Amino acid sequence: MAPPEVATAVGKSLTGKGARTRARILECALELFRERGYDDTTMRTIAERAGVSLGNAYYYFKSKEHLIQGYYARSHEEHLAVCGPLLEAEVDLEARLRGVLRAKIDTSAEYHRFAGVLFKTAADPESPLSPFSAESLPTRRQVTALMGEVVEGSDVKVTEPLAEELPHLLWLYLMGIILFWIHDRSPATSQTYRLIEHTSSLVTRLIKMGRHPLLRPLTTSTLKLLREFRDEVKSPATDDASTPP
Amino acid sequence: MAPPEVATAVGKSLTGKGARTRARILECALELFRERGYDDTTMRTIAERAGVSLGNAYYYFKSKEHLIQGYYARSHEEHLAVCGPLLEAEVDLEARLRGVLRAKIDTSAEYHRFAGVLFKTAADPESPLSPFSAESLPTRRQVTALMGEVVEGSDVKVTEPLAEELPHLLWLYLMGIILFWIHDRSPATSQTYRLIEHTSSLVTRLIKMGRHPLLRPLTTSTLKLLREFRDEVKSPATDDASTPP
DNA sequence: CTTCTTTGTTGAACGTGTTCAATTAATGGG
DNA sequence: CCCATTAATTGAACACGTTCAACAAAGAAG
Repeated sequence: MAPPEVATAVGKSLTGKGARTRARILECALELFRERGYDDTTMRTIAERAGVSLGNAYYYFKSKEHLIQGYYARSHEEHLAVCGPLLEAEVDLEARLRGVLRAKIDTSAEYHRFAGVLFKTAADPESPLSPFSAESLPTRRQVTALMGEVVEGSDVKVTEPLAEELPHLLWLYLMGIILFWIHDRSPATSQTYRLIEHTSSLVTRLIKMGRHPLLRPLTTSTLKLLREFRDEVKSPATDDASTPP
Repeated sequence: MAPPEVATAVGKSLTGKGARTRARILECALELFRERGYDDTTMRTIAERAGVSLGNAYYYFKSKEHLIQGYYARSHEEHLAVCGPLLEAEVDLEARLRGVLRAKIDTSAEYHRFAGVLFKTAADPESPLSPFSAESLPTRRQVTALMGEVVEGSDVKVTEPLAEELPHLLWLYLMGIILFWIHDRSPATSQTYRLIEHTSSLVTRLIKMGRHPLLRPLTTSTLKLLREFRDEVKSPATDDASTPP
């Protein structure tokens, strides 16, 4: 099988020159996004800075929105890289959870400025950038796995019915934090960090209480609900993934 | 004080002719949105069907997105109208909650097709259409009040620390349901109705358990958190509300 | 009625995302 | 080396959202 090369707008794989051009375009785009935000960055400007023609930018990126996917991929990798050592050094569940959440915000800080537009496009269920879309399933899986590691590598033992769903719940929790972060206008998004502080404690306590007999019926219903609905929101079409000529 | 007339794009009030033109434009816009969706509806088409010039449409609506606010207002009124009789006839908390949620989905059904774009623009924190924005505060307050009525008019007595925050929590719950609905691709969004069925039961049980001594510390922390953060996400600027010449 | 101000309306123009037929490099087989 | 096929690249064109200077209609003031 071929090495996992980046895909072009037309669905072909790239090696050598093409890949370099593509990377250059993405680089300039993200640079400009940071400098002046998403809306004030023109495809023409991106092309110009990258030293290519306008049409050429569209050869590598199907649309302006698709440039955002480049950001996602990068941010995600960075997050994983930071979390690795963190999860090796810590066993306390709350600390692990807090660390992973903080890391996500830390690595995204530079892009907080255009996070709004980012989320805006991500919110559209038709968009391949939606966190629920089929196209972002691989990334979602990785993050869910990361959350699983957060729990499993900790000193808290989680029994089976919860254990299966918990990673998905924590993924959802992370999404909520990001949603808050996007709307956070406090200096250096300090409110988000405070929110992480408080909620991670709360969530940890909830997890530890999960086994309590009094909560049993509630926990059971909730888990049943999750299992049932988790995969119902599967993306509908994404029919334009490959464009047969 | 003047009667609460609709506002134009330039912030003036309207009476008579202007109001009629504005209403006609909105009418045609929503009609077209239903017919062919948001993206495939052109401002030029809207203007044409409404029998006005392109520029004139922009005299009454600052942007294409602002037409969506017209939809919001209408949908919201409809929801309130349906909920009124419903809340008078029912005292069971779960039934009341379920009814209000169902009503929201029912009244929105016609627009499910372009709900994605709708949510997309709403998700942008800079947008005045964001449910968290200052511009939608009045509507949010009304829905929160509605949720308060759901609880207060029921046969379940909720004591004070929870009572204050519960309406806001239920508002958030409604937002979650809407988010699911937007992504729901099942026929007639039946999955959303099932989700309402299940979660309303779950939420009701949670409310009833709120007072239990075992959960006390958790409830307290959660409520403290909510009080602290609820109004932190206050919209930042909305500086372009009035355009001083 | 005339004049001034406010309100309503127009059509042309601009900028931007996107598409596409055409053109030039790169690659590989004979 | 030449040719054919694919990969890259171009620039012009299109459609749409949005802006704006200008104009018309409607009231208000004298």
